[in-house]
Amino acid sequence: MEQLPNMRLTTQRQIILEELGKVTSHPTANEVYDMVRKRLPRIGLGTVYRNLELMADSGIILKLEVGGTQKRFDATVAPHYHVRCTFCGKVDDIDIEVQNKINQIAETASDYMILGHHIEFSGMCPRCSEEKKATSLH
Amino acid sequence: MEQLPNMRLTTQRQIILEELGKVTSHPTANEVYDMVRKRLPRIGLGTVYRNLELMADSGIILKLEVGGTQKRFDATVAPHYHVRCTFCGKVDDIDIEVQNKINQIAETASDYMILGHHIEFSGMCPRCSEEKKATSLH
DNA sequence: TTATGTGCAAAACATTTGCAGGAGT
DNA sequence: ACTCCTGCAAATGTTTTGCACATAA
Repeated sequence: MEQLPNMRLTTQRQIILEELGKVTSHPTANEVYDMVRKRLPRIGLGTVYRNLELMADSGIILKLEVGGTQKRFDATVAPHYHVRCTFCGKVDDIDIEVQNKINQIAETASDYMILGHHIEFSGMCPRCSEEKKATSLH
Repeated sequence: MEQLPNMRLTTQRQIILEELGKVTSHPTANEVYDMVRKRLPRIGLGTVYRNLELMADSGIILKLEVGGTQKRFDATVAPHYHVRCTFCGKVDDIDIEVQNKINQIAETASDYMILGHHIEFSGMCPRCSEEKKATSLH
């Protein structure tokens, strides 16, 4: 586990990272807590929050501050975009090529020093499309 | 005030909308509450939340679910993008031309029905840049 | 050995909701 | 009048934090 100076390798951290790596969903802190608790029943929710935050800061994982009420976490660090279903809240990856120039364009258009960007698409996931179709049939 | 059927024109709603229209910042519900309370001291925070939500639903205002812990509101409904300062949390508008095709590209790349997108840039605002410069001098 | 991390519980925030009384239409 | 809306306060949901004990290095 890549780590910051003075960051200890604890069982809790290993397992949080392992569990996050197992899924392709983008779990919330509470969902990670549930996953981890199956292997470490006595772990505290605070520990999960603290460590997800720490790992996100050190770049080991990604913290997604997407729409919705909760933050989500992603073991895939490489830049990529997300689609969120407006109806059920599910978040999926989406691989598209966006010109790297977009940060430059933004920097030219503002007085900020642009450090990055995040694009979030919103729409309806296949499952919700099905449900809607089913519902409107009666 | 453009409104949904059965949506009454109350003093509270008028003033919330007026106050939101006065500022170019992107206030949180609590900031709107503070602004409105100067004119309507007995208004409840719940009322502010309820009405901001309602207005956003009816398209009169925009609800920004940007990064950070709180939702923000914007009286400007026309599509535009935002920059958020990573250091102080300030949110500004940014006017750039992004190809409308981006939704089509995303739709092709996923199995979602794409309804919209949101681009949020992150960076350092001029004020924080100044402060950082000042701090690193000693 | 000792600084860092953990579990637990309480606190801090942000937002939503139930309800009795108030106000627009 | 008849809904819909409001203020208030309590409830809910998410995240953070204080502290005594545990543990990696």
